[in-house]
Order: sequence, then structure tokens, then C-alpha cells
Amino acid sequence: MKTSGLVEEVLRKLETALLDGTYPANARLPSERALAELYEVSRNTIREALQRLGARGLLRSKHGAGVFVSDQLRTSTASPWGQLVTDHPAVLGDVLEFRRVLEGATAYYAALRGNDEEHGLIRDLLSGLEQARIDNDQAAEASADARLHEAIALASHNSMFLHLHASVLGILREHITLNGSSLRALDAEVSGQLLQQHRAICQAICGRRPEAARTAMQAHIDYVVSRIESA
Amino acid sequence: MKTSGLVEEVLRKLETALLDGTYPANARLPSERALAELYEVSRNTIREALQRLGARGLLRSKHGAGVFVSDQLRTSTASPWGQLVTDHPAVLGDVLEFRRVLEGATAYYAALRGNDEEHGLIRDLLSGLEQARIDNDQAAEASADARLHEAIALASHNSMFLHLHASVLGILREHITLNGSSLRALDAEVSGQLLQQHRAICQAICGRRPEAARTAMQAHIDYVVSRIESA
DNA sequence: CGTCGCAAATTGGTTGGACCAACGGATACA
DNA sequence: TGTATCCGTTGGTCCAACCAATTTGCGACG
Repeated sequence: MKTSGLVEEVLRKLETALLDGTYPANARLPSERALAELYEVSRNTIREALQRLGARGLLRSKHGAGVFVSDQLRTSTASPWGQLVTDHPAVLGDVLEFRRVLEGATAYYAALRGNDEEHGLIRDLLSGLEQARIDNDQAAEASADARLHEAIALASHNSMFLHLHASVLGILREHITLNGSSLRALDAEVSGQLLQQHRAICQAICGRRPEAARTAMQAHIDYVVSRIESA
Repeated sequence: MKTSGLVEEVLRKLETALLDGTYPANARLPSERALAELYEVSRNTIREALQRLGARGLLRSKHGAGVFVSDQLRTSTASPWGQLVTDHPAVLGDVLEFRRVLEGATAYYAALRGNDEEHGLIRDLLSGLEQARIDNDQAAEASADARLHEAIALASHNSMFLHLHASVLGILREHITLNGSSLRALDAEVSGQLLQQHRAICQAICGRRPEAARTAMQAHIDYVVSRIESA
């Protein structure tokens, strides 16, 4: 199992050194040449180990300055898609486009198959959204928004839709936290638009009009995307 | 902030190659020496890029054999589902329903954004399907069918659609092999129906009629599902 | 005395070449 | 026919340089 892993060994040693405080956060660790001599391996091996640690967000290197320890506060959950999205902005468009299709489908089936109880929950959450709008409570507004969409996904009665809905939101949330949220600054204009869109979606769903629900939901997503792009 | 980053460039090129399907899952990509010559960089640079991709779980290298593409992107979503589908058959309906939405969207965007080359490939695969039907070669028919759907997913120009398409097919394939209930012997009636549906799909896509392409594709999936349920 | 500028030292980035070890297919042998 | 061996390919490691960005320190100048 431990076949020929010289890089692995160095990797473990560096990891433990990072954990036990040998190299504190934001500290600059020895030069690659010094590390190579210290661990009695080639500098190339050291470099590949550093690359892998850097890929995991534990280190960041500055040309000519040195390699520094990064406070891996945000690297807790880094799915492959999250990293790809940050590296290739074009992929973000793909994710958003998929979200448009997905949420349209969830709204469609929520209108088609949601039972009265679920429709009642959706109505309640919409009321909460309206109340938060009145109170101008942006935190409550964002929370109610997320729960409303989740309730819709739940009402679609499709476990795969529900799971993928959560996955996409996870990817987007990860991307936002990694790149510094630019989603805020909800002026009254935008917030009013969003509320009206949510009202249209809920009415279509609770009125059991699947096509209208999908159209309204996709219009809502399109609006959100347009606001993101205009930032 | 824009560091020289020669490794970064290679990394991005490899990532895009993985995303756009140049290197499919479980495929073996060219040797490090070949990649070094291809990208006109040193082998060490290639190695460091591969290390970082491997650290993210996208690649898996075997000493003496080669570097292989990990199915991390699809297993991350597929792995729990394969077991769920076998445990709870009701989930199979959810997966099929999602496939209906997904393939409808891929057909839509393949008609909207596919270039002439991709449309030509789709036409060629359709011809292969027709020829296999004439020869009554069921193996070739199934193969051409799968490649046709994959080509459509590729032409949609959305990496997430592409990977989810492969993911869903993986789930279904796993379920089929586990339960043995394969797409049993295709009688001439069913096979002819499928061919006609594929023809309609291809015509809508190559004729750049997105709505018609989605409708035709979803009708096709509905037919396939109905045949499966009647088993 | 302060500070400004430039050059050397330090450090990460890249290159090319070399050798070893493991895998896989082909070949020769039993 | 089955098996054992050989050998080319590939990844793993190492080395000795050179390039480029940054830091540092020293000396000239105000």
C-alpha cells in the first residue's frame, strides 16, 4: 500500500509540521533548498509536495519572497466543482444555466405534485418573505428566500431534484465565499422585484399551474443572474 | 497578482481538456513526456500540474502504467445514488424524470449552440444508427445510440450538462447490471420507433429548432421509460 | 542625519537530462 | 496450450544549472 511514496512521506511531515505549530499561520517556512536538505530529498520532490499542499489551500507561494502558511479557514469544503468554478469563470455560467433548468423543473413538479400541506408551507414562507421585506430585514429576507426555494424543491417530490438543488447551491455558495460576496446591496427596487417574482411563482405553484410555475421560476433565475452579472 | 504561472497555464489547459471531454473518465491521458512536448514545457512542469490535479482527486497515477482520469466529478454525485436506486426502486423514477429534464435541456442547447462540426457528427452517428438498424446489429445499435446522446450532450456546450449526463447514465447502467433487467431484445417494432425518434431529434437539432429538439427528446425519453416500465 | 536608488543576495520558477522501478504486452519455452 | 521471461514504455526521483521576482543592504546624495 505504501509503495514508493517519497513525496507522500515529505507531504506527511510537512502536514504534521503545520499542525503542531512548527510553522504558524501566515509564517514563512524555510526555502525549498533548505527543506530539501533538511528532509534529505531532492528539491524537486519538495516542490511537488508543496504544490500538492498549495492545491489544497494550505500554502501560498510568492515568487522571490517565499512560501507562506495560509489560514485554511475557507478550505474546509472544496469540492472539485467549486475549484473548477473559481478557475474557469465560464463554468459558472454553465452552473447557473443548469440551475435555471433545474429550478424550473422543480417549480413545474411542485405545482403538479405538491400536496396541500406543502403548498401551505410555501405560502407561509412567502408571507415571511413579505414580512421581512416590510421590516427591511435583509438577513431574514435571505433566509426566507433560501427556505422557500428548498420548500419548492421538496414539494417537487423528486429526491434527485432535491439533492442536486442542494449541490448547486453549495457550489455557488462556495464560489461566493471564495471570491468575496458581491451579492449584497439589495436596494428597494431589486428587493421589490424579487418579492413580486416570488409571489408569481408561489401563486402558479399553489394554483397548480405547472407551465406557469416553470416560466415564472426561470424568469426569476434569469433576473438573479442578470443582477449578478451587472455587479 | 498575475504571476507568471506557467504551471497554472498547463493546469488550466488540462482542466479544460477534462471538462470538455477530451479525456473521458477512466481514460489514460498521454505520457508525461508526450504532454511535455505537446504543451512545449518541461516534464517537471507537467508533473507539478499533474500533482495538483491528483491532489484534488481528478487524476490517479499508476507507476509504470500511466495517469488516468478519475471519475471524481461524477462519482461525487453518483456514488450514493447507485445504492439508493437499488434499495428504493421508487428513486429510479426520480432519476428517469431528471434524465428527461436533463436530456431535454441538452437537446435544446445543442440546437441553439452546437456548431456545424458537432451537428455533422450528430448526423454521422444517426447514419450509423440507421445502418446498424438495416444490418440488425443490436450491439452496434446500442453503441451508436449511446454515442449519439453523448454527442448531443457535447454539442450543448455546457460542462455541467455533459458530466451530469454521464452521471445519470452511470447510475442507470449500474442499476441495469445489478438487476439484470436489461433493455431486453429489441423487436423490430420498438427499434423502428426509436430510430424514427432519433431522426426527429437530429433533424430538430441540426435545423436549429431548440424547442422542437427538446420536445422530440423528451418524447423519446418518455417512450424509453414506457418500454422499461412495461417489462 | 535621513532617504533615495541601485545592485547583490535570496528565493521561487523552469529547464533538460539522467537513472531507477513498476507495469504490460510480446516472445520464447515447456 | 499454458507459463515464464524479456523488454519497451511509463511514472518516480534526483541533479545541476539558469531565469525571474523579491528582499536586503550599502552607498551616494540632499
